[in-house]
Amino acid sequence: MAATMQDVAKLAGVSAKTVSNVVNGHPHVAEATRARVQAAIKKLGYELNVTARNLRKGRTGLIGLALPELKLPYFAELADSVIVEAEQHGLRVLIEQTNSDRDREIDVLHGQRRFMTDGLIFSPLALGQDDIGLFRVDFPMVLLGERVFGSTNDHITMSNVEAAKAATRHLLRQGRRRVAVVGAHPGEKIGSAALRERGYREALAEAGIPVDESLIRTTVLWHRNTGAAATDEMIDEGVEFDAVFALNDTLAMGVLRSLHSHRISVPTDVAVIGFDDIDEAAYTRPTLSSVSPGREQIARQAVDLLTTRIEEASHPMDGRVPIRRVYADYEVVVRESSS
Amino acid sequence: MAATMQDVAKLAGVSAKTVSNVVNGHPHVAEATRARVQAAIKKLGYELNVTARNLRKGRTGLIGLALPELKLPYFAELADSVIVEAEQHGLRVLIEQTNSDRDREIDVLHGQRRFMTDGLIFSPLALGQDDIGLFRVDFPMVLLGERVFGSTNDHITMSNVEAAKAATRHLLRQGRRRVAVVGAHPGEKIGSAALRERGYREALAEAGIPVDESLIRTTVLWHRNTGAAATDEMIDEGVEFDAVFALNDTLAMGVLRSLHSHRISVPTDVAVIGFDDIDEAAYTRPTLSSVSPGREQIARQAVDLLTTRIEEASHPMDGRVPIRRVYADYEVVVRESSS
DNA sequence: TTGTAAGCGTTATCAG
DNA sequence: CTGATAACGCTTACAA
Repeated sequence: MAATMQDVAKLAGVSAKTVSNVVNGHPHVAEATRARVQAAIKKLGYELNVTARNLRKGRTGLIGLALPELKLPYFAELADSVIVEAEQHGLRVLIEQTNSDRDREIDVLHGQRRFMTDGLIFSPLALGQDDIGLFRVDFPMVLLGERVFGSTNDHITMSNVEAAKAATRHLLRQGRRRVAVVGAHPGEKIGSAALRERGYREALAEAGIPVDESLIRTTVLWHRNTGAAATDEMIDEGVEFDAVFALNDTLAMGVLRSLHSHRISVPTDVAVIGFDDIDEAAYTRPTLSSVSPGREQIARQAVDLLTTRIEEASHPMDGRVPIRRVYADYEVVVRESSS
Repeated sequence: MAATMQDVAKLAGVSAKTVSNVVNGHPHVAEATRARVQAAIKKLGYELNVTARNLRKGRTGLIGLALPELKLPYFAELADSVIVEAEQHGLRVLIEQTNSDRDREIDVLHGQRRFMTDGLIFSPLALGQDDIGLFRVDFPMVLLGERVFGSTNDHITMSNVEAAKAATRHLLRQGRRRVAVVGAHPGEKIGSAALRERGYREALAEAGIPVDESLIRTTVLWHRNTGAAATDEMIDEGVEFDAVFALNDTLAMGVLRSLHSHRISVPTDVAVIGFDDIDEAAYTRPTLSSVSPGREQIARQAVDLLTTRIEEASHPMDGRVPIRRVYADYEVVVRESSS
């Protein structure tokens, strides 16, 4: 059996509390005592039992990160950023994959899974505005994205409308007039797809260009193959277009693929811009223009907000910090596909 | 304060043990008692404290997955597979990013971090054969990859030499004779780079083609930009080649990018094959041939082996299962870049 | 089938 | 600066 604090205490001739003080680097320990304890720790190969500490402290030092799918590049990069950021705060990250499944998202909020974590950063995809009641939870949580509004949680969103508008404006400035959208979710009121589409429509309105609904293509999932399929379909239908705004980069990869297989030149015949600015965007052929949503900033803010709530939860007497809503910065990154 | 089992027990007029039995779905509970307890649980909004259970049971239901960098597609996909597989076993996955940093890898093995997990799946990148002593740990661990041999751990490796040989043979069968390698780690004896390079050399020997060392290009990191840089350099030096074997797909993305920017046609002028068969490989332009290492199989085996060891650790009397070494299957996936 | 008592290993409290 | 004692909330013997 592994050595406990008691064992160390006995060997060093001190109490368990003193061992605890040494292990935790408390200031008020006499140098001689400290040395004696250290020696005993080494001799016994003692290692702190974190689980016991967790029980006693009522904290685990773990935060949950619930996202649709880790192998989608945007989420992999987001997870990376969150892990790095959490580390700055002495926290570790437990990733939950929801696969955009409604029941799994509900489980994340109300299942047993959350009990090993001090708080949750949640990027919902299946749950939406109609489920707003489900987001009332009594543990620290920060929401990411634009599936719900008016929830009683801290919330970080991209400036989707503005960013999409900027992307569309960029295409229009290149002289494009028939700009297709790939990845729309018709009927959705809020959510990334709806907001980005709105930005597109606003940019067109601003330029006095009427919206041609046949240019707005739906894909339920934002994957490479759905992006390719939607583009194939548009071409097969004989729809004319000179630019594509893909609602995310993964879709855009599929769009590029489809255009190439139809021998349509990018950007000569068709300009393409994506959204997310994943690492891969700089390595496609042609390299992909995209809207960078400030991923590190989102990760930093999310962890910051969450730690504030976690702190707050352990000092219940102090007044509550009001619900905060953060809009992350964005930037249009122009590469070969649109210039 | 949240309700405890005691509170529930009191309200239901039973003992804590009975509540525990109900919560854990034990068979021997009278239906009436169960109903009463359920009602009390609901009324109090009781939720099990997992930390307390962990302490008592000596297990957390968490396994660690230590890998270099989550945003590298191969590792994101591997993590995805491991999470899915672990779920089958009722386990959750705590991901550690080592950033291929030696100290961080040592910390994974010997730091405090591991204390919240029942076992570890570790894909080392900085530590190697010289550090084999460091891999002697007293907790359940499964190693992934080919950085160390002869360690006293269960170990899952790709059949790197054979797979690389198959990839090279494929290029040679296309009539290529000057096959470059991108991503070599000279001086390394084992490890993916060395083994894949060895497979390359064996395939050349088999075909009676002498090795031209100027075709073997080093990159310390296997990133897109290093792959592009190595290719740029090779071209700038005037080295002639008609095929590239990139030691992984991420490097291959960079290779494709570099070739394109030099107006070298793939596969007409130069054929390219990568390694890992990441999702992206089917969406590059041209689509990328690659060696598929059987990621799901690796994940499944890793979790299987680890759970066996974890079980074993809680029944210390039984004889130990001997160290196991698993070679995952591979498959050469031919796409546009080499046909 | 259910209850009792003990303890998992740590830290908080409050003396000394 | 250090020690004794009592929790944290649960499960596991063992007893009833």
